[in-house]
Amino acid sequence: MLKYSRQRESIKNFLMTRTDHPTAETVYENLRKEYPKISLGTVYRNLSLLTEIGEIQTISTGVGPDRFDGNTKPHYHFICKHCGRVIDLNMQGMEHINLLAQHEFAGTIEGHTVFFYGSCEECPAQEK
Amino acid sequence: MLKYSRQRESIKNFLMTRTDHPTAETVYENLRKEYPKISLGTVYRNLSLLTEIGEIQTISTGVGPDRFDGNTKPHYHFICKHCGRVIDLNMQGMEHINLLAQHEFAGTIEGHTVFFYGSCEECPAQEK
DNA sequence: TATAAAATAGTAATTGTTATTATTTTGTAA
DNA sequence: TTACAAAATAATAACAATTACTATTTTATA
Repeated sequence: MLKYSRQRESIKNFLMTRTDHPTAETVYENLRKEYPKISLGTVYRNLSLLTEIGEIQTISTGVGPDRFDGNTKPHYHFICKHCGRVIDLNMQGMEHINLLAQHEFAGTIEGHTVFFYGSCEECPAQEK
Repeated sequence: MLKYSRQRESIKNFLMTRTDHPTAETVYENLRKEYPKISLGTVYRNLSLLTEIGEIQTISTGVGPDRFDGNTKPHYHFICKHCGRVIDLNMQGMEHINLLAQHEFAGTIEGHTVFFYGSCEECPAQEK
């Protein structure tokens, strides 16, 4: 049975004020302003819990630490190869790609994760 | 300047015999049969190096350790939610989704990574 | 207002990976 | 061939991100 916690509520609220997909460490740094004694374990535990109950999204980019997103509406992300920024993309859904994948596959496709890569507006394109 | 190493060649060859996308640990276990004194560091270093020079592919699924793929032809992967297996998908390319992403985006989309999720043939679908 | 379940802070442990270092191997050229 | 510098190695330590443990505190119910 889930019980209320002020820390959890604050973590959720903090994520909803941000669109830059902070790491657990960044959440921790910021929560410390309000809860100087909060522990990193509490942050991680609540980030997992909030993800489980669908109130936030965990973004595992595969490079560096996980990022967290207070926006639970389905949307896709862009990762800048240069600065590492994770940016929301304003684009249509791509449910149709599940059918492409299903076509010659014996198991059951239930969903997908997609990351787009390249250079963000602030970073010079071209140079690797 | 890149110099030959038997260990590196064996790592490459091992990966080419497999279609199940082994982890670094699995590569290590298997290479030890031929090189009982090989170190895990050597395995990691060569997996990175082989990836850099495009002779293998690194697959960061975001869950558990990285996987490695001796097949460098572009293709997509399916990850079973139940058993964690990583399976090659036989499906057409999806370069077109880069254009969808580019449409309202100010930076430059250069590529994408996609993972499909669900239940593989061996695992019962339905139950989470 | 007592109590059990859940959450917490603090800390230790774990996992996956990268860095360091002394030694060995490889490629080139005398 | 032998000499030699660059690269690779094994062994090990260090590191980053995350999870586990535990005694204490907070929350919800009775």
